[in-house]
Amino acid sequence: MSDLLGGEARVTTRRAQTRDKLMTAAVTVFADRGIIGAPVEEICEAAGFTRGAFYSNFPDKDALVLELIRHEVEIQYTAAERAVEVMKVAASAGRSAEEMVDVALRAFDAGGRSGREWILTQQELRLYAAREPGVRAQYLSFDRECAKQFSTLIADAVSHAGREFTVPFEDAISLLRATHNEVQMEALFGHGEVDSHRLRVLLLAITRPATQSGH
Amino acid sequence: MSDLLGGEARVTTRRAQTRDKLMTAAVTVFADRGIIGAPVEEICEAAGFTRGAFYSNFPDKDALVLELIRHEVEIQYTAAERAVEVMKVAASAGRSAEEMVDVALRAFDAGGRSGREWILTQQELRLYAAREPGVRAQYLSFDRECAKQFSTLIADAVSHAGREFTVPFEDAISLLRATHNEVQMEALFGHGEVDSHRLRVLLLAITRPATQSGH
DNA sequence: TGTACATCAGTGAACGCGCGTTCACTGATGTAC
DNA sequence: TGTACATCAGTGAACGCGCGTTCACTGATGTAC
Repeated sequence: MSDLLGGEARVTTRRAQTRDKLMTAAVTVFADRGIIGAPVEEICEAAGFTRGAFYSNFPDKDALVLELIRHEVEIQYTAAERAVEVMKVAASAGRSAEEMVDVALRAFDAGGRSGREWILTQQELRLYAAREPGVRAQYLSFDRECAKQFSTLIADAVSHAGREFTVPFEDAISLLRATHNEVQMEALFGHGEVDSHRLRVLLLAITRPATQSGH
Repeated sequence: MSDLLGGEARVTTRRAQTRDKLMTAAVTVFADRGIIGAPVEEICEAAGFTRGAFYSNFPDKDALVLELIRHEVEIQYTAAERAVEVMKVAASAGRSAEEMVDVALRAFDAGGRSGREWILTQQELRLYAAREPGVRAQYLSFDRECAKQFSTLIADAVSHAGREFTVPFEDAISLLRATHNEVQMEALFGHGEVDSHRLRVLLLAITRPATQSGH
């Protein structure tokens, strides 16, 4: 109970928890003040630490941003997986195409980060990456990963719903991503929740009932 | 030549020019460093002034941001007007629907601000407005104005192209705005220019040839 | 099991710089007579 | 038209604060014997 699991693991666990708290707090502060405008001290305070703890865990502020991006990939990944599962259940329950799409998107948003804080922070990260060359590469790989997850999710949803795209797949994904993004931004300025209405309209507009045989 | 036009006008002109230079410079610096991260000094330097000039023209940094948003409305407005005109010319020259849409969108982007700097700054402004309550109202009215212009432009383009929407107009506009935005963002990360391919795909997907009689 | 030592995570004071904002001033532009 | 004065736009030095980063230290956790 000492060396293998005890020793290293226990310490590692503490560190990991601290890092986690700092990252979670960072999201809140980033959303509130912007990445550049977010003081390290405020992040630490929100996480219940002092600044020293921050620099004991991250070489500098940029490193935290990078880590945050990396971390986000995992969350989106599991969210997409869950959404696919939920949708398959809906499919075997004989739901309609609209319902399935709705269920899948809802699960995706619920599993991922669809709160105001996360929408803001994701937009912040995107702009930050567009500006800082050092963060750009990391962000792009994050972005590609998300796109891949999203593609899989949508492709599965559409085929399980017995429909097919009327536009090239790549375009379809881009349009859906664009709309997903817009809907999130609208939620920021409106008072309400993320609403999947527009996504449904779009999906129905760019798909049709599949030709039965699969060719 | 002294009092009416001379006196006041000449002074006013100088001030206006200074403000204009500062605002133009601000866009560059905002794009490079972010709104919060942009030092007033750098803006002044880029405009060829010292910091005192800035505070002689704006009460503070936020005032510049507000003014920038206000200013942007005019530019988008004239860009939309020009795009409509260009498109009408194309229409009377008997162009195809695709060509007309293409021409109109191209004119819109050319007249507005489609360079990397402006795309970045517009995104910055949006996030800044989402965060700062004092800027929010101003931004929303800007946004509504843009949306209105954009709506008019698209409605005209579609009807002149002899097509009609297959989805509710409001949804159509939202989808187009979303896609326009996404295309701009893709241009930021890709190496290339803003490409209207996706917008054309979308437009064709959500419109059909109009019923002749107009009912 | 107990004591002495080593390591490690987080503390908090201190440093120093960058930046927003102020202000007394200067040179240019305009006005009165 | 010329001279004396007034106003106005922009200058640049100075102030002071907020924040990123460092570092000597402390208390907690783990290790050796």
